[in-house]
Amino acid sequence: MLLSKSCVYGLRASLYLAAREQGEFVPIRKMSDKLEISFHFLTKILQQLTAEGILESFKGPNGGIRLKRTGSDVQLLDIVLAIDGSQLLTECALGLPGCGLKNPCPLHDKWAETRDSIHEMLEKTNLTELVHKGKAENLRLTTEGGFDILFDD
Amino acid sequence: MLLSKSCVYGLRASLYLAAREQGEFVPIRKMSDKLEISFHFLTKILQQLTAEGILESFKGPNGGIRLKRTGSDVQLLDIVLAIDGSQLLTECALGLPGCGLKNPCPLHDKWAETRDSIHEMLEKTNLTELVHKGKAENLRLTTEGGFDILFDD
DNA sequence: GTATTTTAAGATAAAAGGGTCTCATAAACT
DNA sequence: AGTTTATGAGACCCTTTTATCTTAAAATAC
Repeated sequence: MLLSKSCVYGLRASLYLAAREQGEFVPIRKMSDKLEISFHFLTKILQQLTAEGILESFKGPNGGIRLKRTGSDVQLLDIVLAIDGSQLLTECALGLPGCGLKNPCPLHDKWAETRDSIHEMLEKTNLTELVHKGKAENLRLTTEGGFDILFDD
Repeated sequence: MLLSKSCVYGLRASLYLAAREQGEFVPIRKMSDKLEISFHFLTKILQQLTAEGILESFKGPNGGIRLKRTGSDVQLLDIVLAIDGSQLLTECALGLPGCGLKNPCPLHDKWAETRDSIHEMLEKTNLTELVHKGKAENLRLTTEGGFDILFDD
């Protein structure tokens, strides 16, 4: 799998938040229900994103989670790096430690090229962009149902 | 991780075989020593590749494993598909089942493009090509040491 | 035919990732 | 102040992957 499950859940949750109003704090329980993710597991993932300054939380009644920056200011790469780290974008395709320009494996050059295209895609795509697309075409963010079902409270 | 460890080991082993003389059967024990892979684990992986018709084995004294086809006739994709399956090249970046043209997620289009570039790289690269490069530049196939150390018996 | 060298196949064990549960802490409302 | 609603942090279990160990089977050489 390219991205870990934690990372995928983090992306889905971030997209969900970006699709809601900016200032609104959304309870994790609500998010876990809507996105069909285990509450406690999602909590852990959101904690990571909060620690990285991508999200912010508010305790107490009417508390919850929201984006710290605007959705257009959060690239997919930010979330991937926060959860999975840079491994995917730096590691050797043959799993050799320290494979780089100075000590490469036979596949290094070709793989570096491919890897860069992944990097570029993640770096140039922001949350708002995907939310717009999702809303316009009613694309799904969960196993079944469209984008709209996320919002009928 | 992009490729499973089994798959990475399978690739390294296949490159090793492609670098040796075509007709020669190489004992698994020798390969596991040279490539620093657990003997029994490597055995299992090679069995998969043998079952897929990429390698062939010969039992008894002077037996071992060799490529069934020529190295230039084996693409990296063949090995990846044999061990990891098509998952990497078909799955949704957001982990949604059945994400495709008819029921996509917001990231589908962008990811499909990136995924295709991985597919293309694996499909257009063959073993002999990498062996040539490895020999010419003495690139490593193991944690330390160059290409040449694989061949002093 | 028997010993030897090899692959083949299965059970088993260790490690990592994914997921759940419980308790503690913080903040807001009454 | 106390209750409620929420996050935060930890221990814990389950499943998959990775790795090891043991035994069986095949084929060659003698």
